[in-house]
Amino acid sequence: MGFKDVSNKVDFVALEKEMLAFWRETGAFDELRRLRAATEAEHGIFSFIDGPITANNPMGVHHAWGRTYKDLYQRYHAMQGQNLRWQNGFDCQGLWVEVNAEKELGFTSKRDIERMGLAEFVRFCKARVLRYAAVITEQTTRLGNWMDWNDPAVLRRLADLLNDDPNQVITVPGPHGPVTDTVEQIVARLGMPELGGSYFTFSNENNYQIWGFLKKCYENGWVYKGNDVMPWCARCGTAISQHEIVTDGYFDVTHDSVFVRFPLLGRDNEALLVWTTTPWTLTSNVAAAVGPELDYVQVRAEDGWTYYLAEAAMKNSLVGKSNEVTGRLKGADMLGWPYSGPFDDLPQVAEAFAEKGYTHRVIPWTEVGAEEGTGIVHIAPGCGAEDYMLGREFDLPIVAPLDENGVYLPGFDWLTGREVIGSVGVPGVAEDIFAALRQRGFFYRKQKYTHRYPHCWRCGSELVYRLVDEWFISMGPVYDKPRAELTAEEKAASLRYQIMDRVDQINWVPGFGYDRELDWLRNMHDWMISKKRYYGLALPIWECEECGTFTVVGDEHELQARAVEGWETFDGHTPHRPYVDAVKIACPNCGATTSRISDVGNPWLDAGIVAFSTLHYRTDRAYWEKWYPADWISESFPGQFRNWFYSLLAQSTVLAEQPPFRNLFGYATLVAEDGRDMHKSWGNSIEFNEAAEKMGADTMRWLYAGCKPEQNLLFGFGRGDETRRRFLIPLWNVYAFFVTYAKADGWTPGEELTQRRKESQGANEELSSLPLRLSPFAPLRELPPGATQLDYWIVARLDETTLDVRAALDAWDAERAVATLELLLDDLSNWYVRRSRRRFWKSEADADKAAAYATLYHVLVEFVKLLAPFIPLTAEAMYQNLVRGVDANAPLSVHHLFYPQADAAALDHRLLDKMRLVIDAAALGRSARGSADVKLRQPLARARVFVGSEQQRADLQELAGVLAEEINVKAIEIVSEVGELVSYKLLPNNRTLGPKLGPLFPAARAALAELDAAEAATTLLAGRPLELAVNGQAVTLSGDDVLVQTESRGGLAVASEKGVTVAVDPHLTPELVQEGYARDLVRVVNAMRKDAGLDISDRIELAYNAAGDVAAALVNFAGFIQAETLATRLTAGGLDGDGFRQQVTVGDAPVELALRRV
RNA sequence: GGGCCUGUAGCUCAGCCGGUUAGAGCGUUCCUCUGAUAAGGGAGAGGUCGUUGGUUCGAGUCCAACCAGGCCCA
Repeated sequence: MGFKDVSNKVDFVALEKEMLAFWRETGAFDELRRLRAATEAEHGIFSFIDGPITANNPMGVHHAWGRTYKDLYQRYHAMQGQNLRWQNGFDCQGLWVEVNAEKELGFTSKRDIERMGLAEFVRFCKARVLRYAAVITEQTTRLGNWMDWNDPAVLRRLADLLNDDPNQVITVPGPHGPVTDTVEQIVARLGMPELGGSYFTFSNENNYQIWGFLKKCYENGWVYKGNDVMPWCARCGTAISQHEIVTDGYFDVTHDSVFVRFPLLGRDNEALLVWTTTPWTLTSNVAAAVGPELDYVQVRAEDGWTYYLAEAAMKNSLVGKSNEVTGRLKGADMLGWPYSGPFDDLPQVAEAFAEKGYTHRVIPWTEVGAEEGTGIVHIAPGCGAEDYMLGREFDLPIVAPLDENGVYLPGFDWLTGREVIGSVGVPGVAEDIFAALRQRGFFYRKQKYTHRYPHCWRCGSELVYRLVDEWFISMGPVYDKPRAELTAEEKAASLRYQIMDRVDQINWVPGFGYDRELDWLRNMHDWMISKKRYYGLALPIWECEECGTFTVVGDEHELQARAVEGWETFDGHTPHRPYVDAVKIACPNCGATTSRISDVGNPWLDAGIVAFSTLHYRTDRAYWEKWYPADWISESFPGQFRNWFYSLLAQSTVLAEQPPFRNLFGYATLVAEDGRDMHKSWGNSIEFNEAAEKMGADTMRWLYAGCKPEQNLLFGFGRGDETRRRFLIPLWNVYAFFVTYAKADGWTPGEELTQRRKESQGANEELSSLPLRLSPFAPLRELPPGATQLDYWIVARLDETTLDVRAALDAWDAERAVATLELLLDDLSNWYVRRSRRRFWKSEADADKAAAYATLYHVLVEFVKLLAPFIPLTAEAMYQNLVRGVDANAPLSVHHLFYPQADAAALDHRLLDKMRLVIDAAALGRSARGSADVKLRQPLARARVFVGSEQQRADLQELAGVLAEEINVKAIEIVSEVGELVSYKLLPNNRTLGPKLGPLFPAARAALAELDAAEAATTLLAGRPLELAVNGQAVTLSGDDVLVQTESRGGLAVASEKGVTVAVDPHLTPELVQEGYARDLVRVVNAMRKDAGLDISDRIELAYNAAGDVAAALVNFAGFIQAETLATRLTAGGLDGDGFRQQVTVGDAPVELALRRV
């Protein structure tokens, strides 16, 4: 039993894979779950709900960012003894999945899906989800995460079986015994208690629970059927949300725009001149909008017509030379003018107008401008979003021409059955519309027009705007008064305000999340929950064709009870199309047989219900009450305020009248290292697998955990290299240093160290008998005899760091935790280990050495525990060697331990301040040497140091030896008068003098500059005021009014910062020069030893040929050189026989050196 | 179109209630340390603080307009 060798040339990626294999083989995660089930009684639970990741494609490096936070905080809380659910989640339904399934199947339109058959298509989508769930599970495992998820091999097998025959009956193992069911039902029960593993939003439980939510909304009267004009893709046969267009959909295209005349009724040859880029919408023209404040003109044109149009639009709109302005008017003057439309003969148009007793007329719209078109805007409420809004405002008729495939509906005469946009081999209607306009005398002219036009982000088709029926949940009114003044009735009538009250109860990190969510809730429209697609939540709405009544079904039992036909078809299937569509129920109003609406649900319903469905709300209310609300959730900010966060909040508010989570941690967007979005085509995209293989998971995690969450994260291999170099390599080096010497010395932690650990952690076998406690305070309160101030200091630094890291993680501030841990490593590596090196490599095994080992071991082990949630794989590797390598009874994994604690009251601040002062002074000393251009190996006679307080002078005096060694001077002189080291400079204190002097200020500043600085400084430092004559006025300046600054005196090597000033004396004597040469020689010889492949402890014979001061140094400092190079003999002249020889330069002189092992 | 945010070194970002000579990290150049270190330390170069105007003794900071980019809403 003992430490294993540690190479300082570590392959982190290979190491990570070893640890992953170790976890797999030992069942370390299952063991942790058992341990935490046992510690729950004492330490409670930490409830985390995993925001479901879409199981649609492999995960990306941006997911790894979020998943790092999730794993970090879960591990941190598990290390406090808390029990967790650990459940991973997959988002499984909706358009994203359909789109990718279509791509995989090579489909080009919605018709292809119908040809395949809905049942088979839905099954295909589910299988695809299972396959990518397997991929993402493997990737997240590689990232080092511990979660409760399914074996990827099982998921793949289920996918195969599902595609093979979903009705075959299989038996699979579950945590409480085998489960037998059809493949379709086994898949639908994944994540349930009897099967365990990840939750899947396509599960029966998830779908039926949403039914329950919708039922409650329905009972509250919030569900309604509405319509809207939506951007629509005719090829995909679906509405495209505004958001989808904004993200991906606008491209420049050139269309034939057209100028049309709308003849005014009751006037001869007078017409409105109107312009449109979408000629097909002219069939649905209802009104013409003008800007009421805009200037319009009446123009007699050369074609004989008299046109009305905006004055500013004349140049762009009219053709010909002899157009004559015959009148001027405001838009407001034209309101109400009736006109005839170009396609009033179409049956649909005639019918819609007749119903409302309406004729085309001019309406006002403040948005109308004259920059484009004619300043008179064609309004078709059935074909445009803004048109629709205006239509509602003015109660206009609606002429909706298109079906879901972009084909003209019946009632449009010669257009009926025509595709509006056209497709391969099928022309659109634009040319025919132009021809009809010409024939009817409405055509004025065409114009090519290039504009940004929305396209389908999936298939690239141009979108049309189409009037559609959709289903909504009402968000309730927005009241025009502060929230605090709302009455209970007003609140009860408005879901949005009820949700806002939940938002108040949540801790949002970063804080601006709170404002963003409230802003969204204030502005959001009713929630559109329907989508005209195939694979997704079957909306449980049955609508009566006879009387128009609709009803909502709350769960599967209610469905069965109310079914009047089709239950046999559905029985045994999941609530997906097409089977659920077979079930008919009786209309509660008229008794007619009704069918389910064909729409599927908005996928955010699926994700937002998980606070209920995964916590067994319907089946085990006690369990739900235990784990709800979640203590913490985390997701990327952009989008989620209106998506997952919103959906969780809305559903929780309705179902439980509680916030679904207590703390929300959000983070920004991951972009490439060049600051741009990652795009495959831009060549700046990095796939997760590639990153993990090249960079290593822990490097990624440390990078992620350390970045500012509210800012976009720049991710790439450069940042990865930097992260590894800054933290992981130095950490490993300290560890390798310790192990190397501990092995060489045969040192192992003493009984009292392992015993203390056992007491604090509770080793596995003691679980049943010993009460577990968190690790005790100040475990190294009693350092071994022989411990030095340095040992006490690094332990104090460890404790200080422990306190700070805990505080940071408790506030969800991983960034600060990382920064704190990096500072500890810096102090450990660049001060403690560097200053302690000789204690480890000296040959005598005394108390000093034992103390050094005990201290460094303790700090390393605790450090590893602190790091475990951040870099779980590297920490595990170090733990296995440092702890389990010497104690077979230690807990299996570092992740089974408790997180370190420290006692804030016991922290030795005096010691910490003292050492920090020396560290800072040493840095200044090195800086001062650098400015005098004297290298560190050259000893200097003395350094003088000024510090402000008595305490600091005493501290420095005490540690003067350390400082002298660090900056390689023979003596440290502590001075109480900074003037000995520097010269003074006087600056006005603008803050006090500005307000006091006002305009006199510049002159006073000039006068101050004229004074003798040293003399004035002396006066001020003595507490006396300065008298100045400024522009004939006497001005008195007190000590507060003048800033006395110091500058290094010319020629002196001085550096100064934060009240500490260090000056080194650069003067060299021959003795100092020789000693410098001696140190050069030691350095050179030791380098030769390394090159010659000698062991650290090998003794050598050393011979030289040198002259002058170098030769003198070899004689005068022979003892020093021999001791430092382990040379038993040092002789002038050559070395007989074989030896390792080298010609080097010391000072300016050539030296020949030869050495040989003895 | 409305609202909000951002613009500071080659890159990523700090910069308080307006106040001294605008900082840090990375990169870069030079120097240096090193028998744990593929690390570390020091110094230098690098800035019209988006533009223009204003307020003020004094503006990166406050005000106005504009330019560029982003986000949210329409």
